[in-house]
Amino acid sequence: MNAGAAAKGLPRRDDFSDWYSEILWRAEIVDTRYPVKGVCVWQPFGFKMRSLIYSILRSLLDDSGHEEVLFPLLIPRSELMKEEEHIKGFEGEVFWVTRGGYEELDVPLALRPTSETAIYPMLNLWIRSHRDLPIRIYQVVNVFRYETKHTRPLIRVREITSFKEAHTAHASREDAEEQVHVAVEIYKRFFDRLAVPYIVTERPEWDKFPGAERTIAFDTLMPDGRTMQIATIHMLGDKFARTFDITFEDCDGNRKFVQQTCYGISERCVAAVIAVHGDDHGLVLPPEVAPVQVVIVPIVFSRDEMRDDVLSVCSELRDALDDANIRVVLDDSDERPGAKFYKWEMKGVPLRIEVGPRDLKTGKCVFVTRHDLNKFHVNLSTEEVVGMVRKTLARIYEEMKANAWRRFNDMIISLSAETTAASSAESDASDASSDTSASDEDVLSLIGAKMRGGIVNVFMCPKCGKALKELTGASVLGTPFDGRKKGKCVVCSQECAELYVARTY
RNA sequence: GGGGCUGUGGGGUAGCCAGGUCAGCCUCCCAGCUUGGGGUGCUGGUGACCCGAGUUCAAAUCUCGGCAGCCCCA
Repeated sequence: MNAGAAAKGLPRRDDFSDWYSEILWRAEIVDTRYPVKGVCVWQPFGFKMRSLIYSILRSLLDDSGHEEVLFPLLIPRSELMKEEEHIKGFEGEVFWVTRGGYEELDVPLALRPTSETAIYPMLNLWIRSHRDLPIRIYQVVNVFRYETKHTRPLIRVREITSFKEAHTAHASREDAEEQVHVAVEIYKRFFDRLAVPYIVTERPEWDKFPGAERTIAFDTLMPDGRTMQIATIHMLGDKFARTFDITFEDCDGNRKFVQQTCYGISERCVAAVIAVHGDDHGLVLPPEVAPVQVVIVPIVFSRDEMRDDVLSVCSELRDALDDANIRVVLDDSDERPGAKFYKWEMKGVPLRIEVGPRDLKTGKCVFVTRHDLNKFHVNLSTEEVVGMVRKTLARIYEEMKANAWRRFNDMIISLSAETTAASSAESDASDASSDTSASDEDVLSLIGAKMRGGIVNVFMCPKCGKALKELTGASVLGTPFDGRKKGKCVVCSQECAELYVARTY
């Protein structure tokens, strides 16, 4: 056993499924033992992490003209059912409250699966004139979805506990479209702060939010090569406005429907931080969202004459860091140092400071950075330590971000027409030239095989994309949101945009 | 959507096929001693057969149902 050894009993990160469940438990993020399917309990450490992550999101929204609100959990059936396309997308997964006490309710109440139908009837009342626009509101709430597939903590759940949903209304289509771009920029900044890499794509026609004109989504990559959708942004146009009769009087005195957008992020962003950065020792957290940023571990011998000196130096450091608004813990519990190292590594504490008798003699202390487990010495003065902690935390963030993006980009596989043609011809040389439909299938299978390693990026038209989905079980993420590259479909040679495809969560 | 597997102290498990002993082990937790620069060691202690029904003299073990969890395929 040495510093290179993984945490005892923690499955390797390669077994992502086991690693993920185990780490949620061991790092005290959530307790999944609550006896209802698809829900779980946030523990103090996990809740703190969640709060830090969502306070970034809140500040980004607050600073860009959004205001926080809170709408009710219950939605009357009559409102929920108003927008036909919307309800078609959701009705299979709505939880219903049908009884109050001993009595059947006249109007069943839905637990919101999302809040359009709760919020928009109120926008109808709030919006009268163009002076009331734009409206940009958001809330962070729990929403309920009756998932029938297997659930997974923070990733696919029946109670989404941390749904941040923003809703905007605008006087013109251009303003709403501009808001879509603003939302994309806000989300980019958010995931950059979490050091979580992403691609931004426009979802295909068949995978849009029910009722939306366009859906743009962020996806990140899990260690096993599957993608996870971590944010969505929808252009609603005036579809909901027509349903809920949300109109305003413009400066010419004409009544017009508002143009709307909505965009959301759930606790999957917490799962992303855990999955993207974690390693065989446990969590690795970006300093900004780490509930504990620095842990000080005193190396004390019960009968050592320097014991009290060590402890008082540690306390001074703790107080100095605390005064500098750094989240610090002095672990003076009665455990051996090694046990403390493993414990705090599991919890992803970005920086550990060790101080022992040896260090007091040399006038230095030991810094150990969690993301790479490197050690170095720092002069043992409070000013130097505080300064070096700041610098080190900033460096940890930059390195984590760079590493995460490098791993992410390594898992994006670009396929050109030449590669696919060559490989499929090779795999089936005998009849590749004569039978075109067989060779098309070969190309699709090849892409399916490549997807095992991550996201495949290829020129493919929507129609062939759908065929790929049906043949291989692949998901078509979509076309790059800000890309304008055109090429020829690798299957049917029709002119088309790039497509991202992958296996998904 | 379809198929398979599992449920034993707080966590991980043995026992189940072939019904019958005080339900064994590791870990955590509690007490005491010991130890202390990468999971100290010893002694003692608390704590469990998912829920319900059935079969049986007898059920952790067999059957059915419920609830919960996991895996595979689409």
